Amino acid sequence: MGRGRVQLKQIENKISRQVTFSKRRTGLRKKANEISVLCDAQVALIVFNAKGKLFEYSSESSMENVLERYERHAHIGQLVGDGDDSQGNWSLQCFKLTGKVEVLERNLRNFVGQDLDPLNLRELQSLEHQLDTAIKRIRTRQNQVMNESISDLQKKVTGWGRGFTTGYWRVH
Amino acid sequence: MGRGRVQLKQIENKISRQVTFSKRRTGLRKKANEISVLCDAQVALIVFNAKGKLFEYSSESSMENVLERYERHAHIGQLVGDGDDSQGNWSLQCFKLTGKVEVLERNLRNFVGQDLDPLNLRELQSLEHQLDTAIKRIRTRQNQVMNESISDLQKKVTGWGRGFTTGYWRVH
DNA sequence: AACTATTTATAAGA
DNA sequence: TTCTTATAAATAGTT
Repeated sequence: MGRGRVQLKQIENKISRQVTFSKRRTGLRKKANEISVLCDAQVALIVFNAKGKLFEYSSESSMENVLERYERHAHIGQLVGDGDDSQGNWSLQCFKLTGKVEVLERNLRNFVGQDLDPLNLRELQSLEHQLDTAIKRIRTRQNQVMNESISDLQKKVTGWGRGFTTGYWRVH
Repeated sequence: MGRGRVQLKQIENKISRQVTFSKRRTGLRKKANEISVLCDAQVALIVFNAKGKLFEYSSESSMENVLERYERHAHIGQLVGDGDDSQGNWSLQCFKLTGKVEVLERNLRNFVGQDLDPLNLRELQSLEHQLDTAIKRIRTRQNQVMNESISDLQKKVTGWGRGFTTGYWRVH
């Protein structure tokens, strides 16, 4: 649909790929919306771009509802092949683990304030809140550790020494 | 796209509605596949017709993976292990990956202020410093996002607001 | 399920 | 990024 046919394979040029992604994402979302309205269908559409940015569409009843319905509806017989030592199972494990590592690494980056672009405002606020809580816990623990080491020092010293507590004591 | 325009509202005639559903479902699926291949995107598409029959499409990596990725997207806490047992004969790679996951999960727990006991004072202070920096970045990003959404709203008011009152489209 | 007249989507260019 | 336009593709109505 345009000035030239297009092969069904990854677009080489990065820029065109991004442009095409943006255009087609709009088109796809439009068509998803159309079928849901015209034909009284319930639709959920999830798209991750190559960088992991999420785009989603769902017909009125919300993404959560559609996904719940999907979970309920779909999977009854999915656990094929239990041969633990088989090649297939091994690579599946690896695949899962790799995905898990990917997710963990992304989360970790978020926790040090990197790669925040894909997060929406709600997610950013949630993250901030978690970090706030974490910092409070860490400071509490710091105080504990310092108390303990002070106690230890005091035991080693005869009498209740002067000066050990100054400059080393934070309370938040 | 056809011999006559079509209003964006439910098709009255039941037969035409079914026919249109069938045709458009094929088209939607095709386009979902195209964007995933052309633009290296990961796509999940779920469609229920009016009678509750399910149709689904997902790009290579399986529906389960896309949905998992979706669920975990930015949901930071809950990293309950999936199936990490059966220590039998995993390959070296799996072994390494498991180790990596363990380390990442421990780090992540520290970043939310849990399992701090093994850390010494220096490590706690370093952690605190990282979190402080992270929070600053996150707040900066929050401001950016809010500014952007204000700009977007202004654009919509100046001529973008028609046509898609049903369903919604969130960008993360 | 095929056929086409049309509309719609979009690739390339600006 | 956004718009314009030539063309490919999707599909509404028909057979």
